[in-house]
Amino acid sequence: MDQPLTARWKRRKEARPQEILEAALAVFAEKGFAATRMDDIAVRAGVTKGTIYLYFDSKEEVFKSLVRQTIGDTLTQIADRVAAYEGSARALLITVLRAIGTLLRTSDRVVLPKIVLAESGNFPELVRFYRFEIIEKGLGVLTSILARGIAQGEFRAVPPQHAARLCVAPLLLGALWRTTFAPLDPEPYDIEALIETHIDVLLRGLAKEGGEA
Amino acid sequence: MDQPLTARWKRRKEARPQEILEAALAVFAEKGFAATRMDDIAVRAGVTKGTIYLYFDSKEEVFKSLVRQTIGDTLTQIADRVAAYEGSARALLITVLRAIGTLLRTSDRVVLPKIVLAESGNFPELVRFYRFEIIEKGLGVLTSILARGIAQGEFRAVPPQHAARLCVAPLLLGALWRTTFAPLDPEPYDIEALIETHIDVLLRGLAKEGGEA
Amino acid sequence: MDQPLTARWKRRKEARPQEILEAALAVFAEKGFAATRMDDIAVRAGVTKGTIYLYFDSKEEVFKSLVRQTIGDTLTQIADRVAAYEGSARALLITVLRAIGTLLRTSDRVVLPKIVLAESGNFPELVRFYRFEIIEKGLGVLTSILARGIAQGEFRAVPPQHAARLCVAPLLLGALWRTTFAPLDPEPYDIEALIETHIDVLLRGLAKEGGEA
Amino acid sequence: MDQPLTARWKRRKEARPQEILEAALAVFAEKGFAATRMDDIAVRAGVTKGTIYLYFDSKEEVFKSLVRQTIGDTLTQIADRVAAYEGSARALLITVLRAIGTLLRTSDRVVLPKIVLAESGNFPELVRFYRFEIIEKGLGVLTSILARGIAQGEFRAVPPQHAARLCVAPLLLGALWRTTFAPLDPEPYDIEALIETHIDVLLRGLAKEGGEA
DNA sequence: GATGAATGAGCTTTCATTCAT
DNA sequence: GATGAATGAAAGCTCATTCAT
Repeated sequence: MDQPLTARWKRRKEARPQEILEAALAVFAEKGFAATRMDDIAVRAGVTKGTIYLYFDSKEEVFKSLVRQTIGDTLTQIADRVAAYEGSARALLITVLRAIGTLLRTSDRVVLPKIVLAESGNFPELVRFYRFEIIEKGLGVLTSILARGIAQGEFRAVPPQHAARLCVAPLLLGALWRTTFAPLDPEPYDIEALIETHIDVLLRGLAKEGGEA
Repeated sequence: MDQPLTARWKRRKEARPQEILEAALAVFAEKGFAATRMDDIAVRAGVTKGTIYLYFDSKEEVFKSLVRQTIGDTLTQIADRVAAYEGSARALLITVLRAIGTLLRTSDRVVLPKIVLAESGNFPELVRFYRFEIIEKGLGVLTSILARGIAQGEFRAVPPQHAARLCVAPLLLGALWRTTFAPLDPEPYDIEALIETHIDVLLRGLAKEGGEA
Repeated sequence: MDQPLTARWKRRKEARPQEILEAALAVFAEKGFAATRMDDIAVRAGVTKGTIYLYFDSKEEVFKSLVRQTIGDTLTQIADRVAAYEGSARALLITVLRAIGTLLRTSDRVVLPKIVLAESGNFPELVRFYRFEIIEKGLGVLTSILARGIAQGEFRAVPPQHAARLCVAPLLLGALWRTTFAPLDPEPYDIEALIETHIDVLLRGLAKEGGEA
Repeated sequence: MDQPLTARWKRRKEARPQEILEAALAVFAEKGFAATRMDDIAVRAGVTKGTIYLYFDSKEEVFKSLVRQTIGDTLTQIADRVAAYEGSARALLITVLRAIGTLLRTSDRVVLPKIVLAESGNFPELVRFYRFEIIEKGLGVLTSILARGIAQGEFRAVPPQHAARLCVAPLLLGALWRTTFAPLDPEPYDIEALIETHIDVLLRGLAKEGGEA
């Protein structure tokens, strides 16, 4: 009967960092990095300020942990699926865009890139991380799909490095919209429809003459 | 003490607020809102901290002035030109996208929306302003072009409120790229080419069957 | 869980306070009182912070224990030997100064008075202890030797309470030098030679005309 | 009539750092470095915490300024006088020791070395400064006097680097006594008499056979 | 109008101490 | 007896803001 007690404690200790990160995410999302006080995070996590410093060296480190943990996984999964995929580039592109779209519509995490963007002047290191880990990888996946589609004669010969950005741009806009303007909209803006329209227009725009007919 | 001093003061007096705003823009762009100190702005403007408070009530007010003054004019100009335009929606859309594109590639002002996004939680009022003054107006212009194109049989019947966002999304991405990641790129990323590719793909995607051929 | 653990615990139990004090001495010597963290002591003693509080009420109490235990014994021994001594005051003084000198050159303990001096404002009680237990006793020993020497016609009639301080001053200086400046010296300063010079000059200075010849 | 106002203000601005240093000296003397709070200094100086940071970068910098400003001057003056002196080494040595002695008996500044000693672990830089600027210079002066005396046949051939330390050791002890134990003494300890006894004993100890007679 | 010395609230961070396990 | 997670009271430092000059 004493096992459970120890177990609960241990579980708590291991759960703490995650609890803190979750609280931090919520507060960062609401106030941005600079305006967030360690006290805010602590209260939300149900601990005191000091406890945060048991697990993280500084406010900046809390933020970095949040960013690092958040995005890499999903992206890697998508990259793997893409690499394994056999079939039309068109169908694959649709699948990937919808997957990312769903993520953007549902995850709380999408506020983080916003903060990185905004306070980029204060986090050069984090900007590098984003640029070369997240974005490079993401654009790489899309570029490879596009290149495959061009090679297979499905797509027109558009420059892939630009086209890849065209693929994500509306998704990014959707994410920014949701996290910034959505609460103000008199009636909720339908991001899913935005993405479907994007897919429709984009694929037509990429298609070889008569390819989509 | 003597006349000349007073005269010089007077001459400067009217220019002061604008000088301060320009200095503030530079510093905000570099550091974000929270990390910008009034002292930074003052030094850059060649005045002392106290002087700023002669013209602005607070740091927040400096920022708001900057935002308010910045974008409205250009947008109104574009809206006017669009309203007066007669000719193909296609050509008009190209013109408008290139105009905005040029702006994004050259203006210092584009950092401001980034900051507004980032600190939206701290500036709800400013977010409203952006949402209903700037974005509403901008999307309105694009929506009207698209609607005209659809009505004239140039474009397919895509939902204009979504398509309008598709038009600006790559421009937004370009702006964010320039202000955030450009310094890190080993070779400069060609935003102009991005915009031209965007125009190419977008117009094909919008075009009625055989319309662009 | 099993017997051996308990046994080991018990064995350690009595040694713990001393282990902690030894660790504390090392850290206090290195960092001074205020800059020493309980964690530092704990780590060095191979226990956890909490354990220290099983044996000592506070950081201050750890320090006090250290001081109290440290010097009294040696001094008492010296005092006893002096009281029992029969022979020339001159030879006795040399013996005592060399004994203290050796102590200062070898013991880690000499940092403690330094800390007491430094933080005297924060430890009035400890200053009293030093003043009336350690110093009083030490000066008493020296004063008695000097008085005996004067009475026996070995020394000139110098005021003993001042001369006693003259006897220890160079030893004190040697201790401070070792614990403060020694690491910076390009070549090690020879404290033993200092003490021998001191003995030489001092005894000549004290000697009755023609006494030392 | 407006001149005085400006003048008073300006004088105030120029006086501030000195006022702060004086307050800091008092508090450091009372509590040591680590236990001194910036607030303590501020209150004593009649300003607020923030004001201190207008003139000094950090608490450490306040302390360093205090040390730097304090001792160098006096020492340089003494060194100059010694270099210019012509006459017996014996008389010169007496003059110098009395000069330093007077300083130690009257100046508030003598607590500073105590603090440097005590917190040497935390101020390696300051220890270097003391070691190579103050002590080196001080010992240099004394060594040169002693060497001159030996060359002129006034003093015995004692090793000057050790003998120089013997000259200052009782002065140092006097300073430590005054700043640490004096308040506890039932009747005030007569430091002047200590110094005179020191001069007496020392010079006899150094004197060539029959030299002092 | 302009200055800049002064303010003081508020922040991040540290660490002696406690106590459930 | 021992642990170590958690606490919370400071403390150093920053900076938007004020106001006497």
